[in-house]
Amino acid sequence: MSIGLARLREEPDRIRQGAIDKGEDPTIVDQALALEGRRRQLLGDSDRLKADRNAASKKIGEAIHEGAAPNGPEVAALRQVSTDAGTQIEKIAAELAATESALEELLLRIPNPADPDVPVGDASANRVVRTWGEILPKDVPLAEGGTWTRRPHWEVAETLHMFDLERGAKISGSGFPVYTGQGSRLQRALIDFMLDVHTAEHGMTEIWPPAVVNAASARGTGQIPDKEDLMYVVPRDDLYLVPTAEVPVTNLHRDEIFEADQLPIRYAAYSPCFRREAGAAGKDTRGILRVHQFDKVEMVFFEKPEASAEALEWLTGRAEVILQRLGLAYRVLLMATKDMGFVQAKKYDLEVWAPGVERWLEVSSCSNFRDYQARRMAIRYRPEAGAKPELVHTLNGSGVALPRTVAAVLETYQQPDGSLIVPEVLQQYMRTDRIGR
RNA sequence: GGAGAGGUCGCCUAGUGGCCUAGGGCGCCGCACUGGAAAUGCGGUAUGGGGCAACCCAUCGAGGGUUCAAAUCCCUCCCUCUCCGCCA
Repeated sequence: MSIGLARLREEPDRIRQGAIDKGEDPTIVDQALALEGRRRQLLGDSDRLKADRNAASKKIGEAIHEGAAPNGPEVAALRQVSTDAGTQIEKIAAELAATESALEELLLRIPNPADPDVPVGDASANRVVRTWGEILPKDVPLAEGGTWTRRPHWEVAETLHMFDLERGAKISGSGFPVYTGQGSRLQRALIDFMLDVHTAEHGMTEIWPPAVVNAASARGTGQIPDKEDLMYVVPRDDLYLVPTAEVPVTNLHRDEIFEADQLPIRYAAYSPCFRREAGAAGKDTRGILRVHQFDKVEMVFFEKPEASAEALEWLTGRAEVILQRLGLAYRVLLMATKDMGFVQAKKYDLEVWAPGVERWLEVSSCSNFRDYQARRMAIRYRPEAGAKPELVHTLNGSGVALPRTVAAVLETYQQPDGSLIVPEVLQQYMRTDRIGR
């Protein structure tokens, strides 16, 4: 994932400012420009020498064809020219390779500049753009006197036998929840419900991707080398457990060129997600707010550049539809430059309200990468028939992640009598309107 | 896992060291012919990089090697197909 060389040359100021806004080192931009100049110089020298060598070799062929002795003086002289050029090419090639890898290294450290409408600053500059639904209180005064206190999701789940964290730890490790009974069914119901809405109502194409990807795919979406610590790796087979369906689904079209009329391409994909959560030890250890394996429906879009800004708004709205239908209160945050990530141009986070733990829980992150991700994967399209290919814009967003949604459902729909009302849209999938009692 | 066959331009295919600067067919685009179309003819039809440009460089699954010169020869790997074994 990196900034394009053409753009680097054309608008270095914008890229420099983008780096500053994201809290990255802007001097890298100038170092990269210098190396790029050197690269082009070396490439020119090298290409000229290669042209000489090719011409000499060709002449040898022609001379022999016309009857010259293959070991005669004429051929020997030409052979010398070719050999000499080859020697010089190798010398340049060494410096060129070093220059290119140094340049590549620098480019990887230049962030994707944020869109102009993104607030500049750290997390404190994040903007709540809208809030939906009723923010339920933890403590509810009862008509008959006294107070009912909403319990955290792990207590609700324990009473209703919906998941079993202890046994999950026994068979796999902590952070690998076992869903049981109606808890298991709720997983299926949520996945089914979300995919049904995204395909039947939102027109997306459903994808059921592999749960492991090869190194090329992990590299394509930038999981390696940057985030290798976050992934489960299968070294024997050089495979990686997917941390999100974004990885396999975006890579579907790696090294492909679309015709303009094929875009946009919009996918909805269910996959299990595996995350080592290295460095997160001690955070959210109770319940299922932070786990190593979870399930998620992800939306992945390939768009024409001019359509991507609007597509992000629509994408975010499609994730909101899921939360609205589930009747969960949520808010939408527009992430500020230093809090949005290195590769995103604009990002919204969706957070649901969990009244039992009295917290906003992130269940979706919707991003426009513009051409930054497409560049590394060489995903392009032809604006018009016969035109030169241009990079597409890629976007993705959760629609939505299950565990925290489950937590919010349990905490929102729990009843004073200990039972759980099933959200209306899930009743047909759950085949019941109530769990417990 | 074992044995064999194969991976060339959007698709099919030719090509076993040097006019391959990769040929032909199909498809597609343009032009001509036509009242319009079909058929036919002519031309064009990959990607990346460099150059004001003419043009040059790289890429024949990937990576190495041999050679003045590699689609072609050698090595390693990947993938596809067929058969056998195993298997939900």
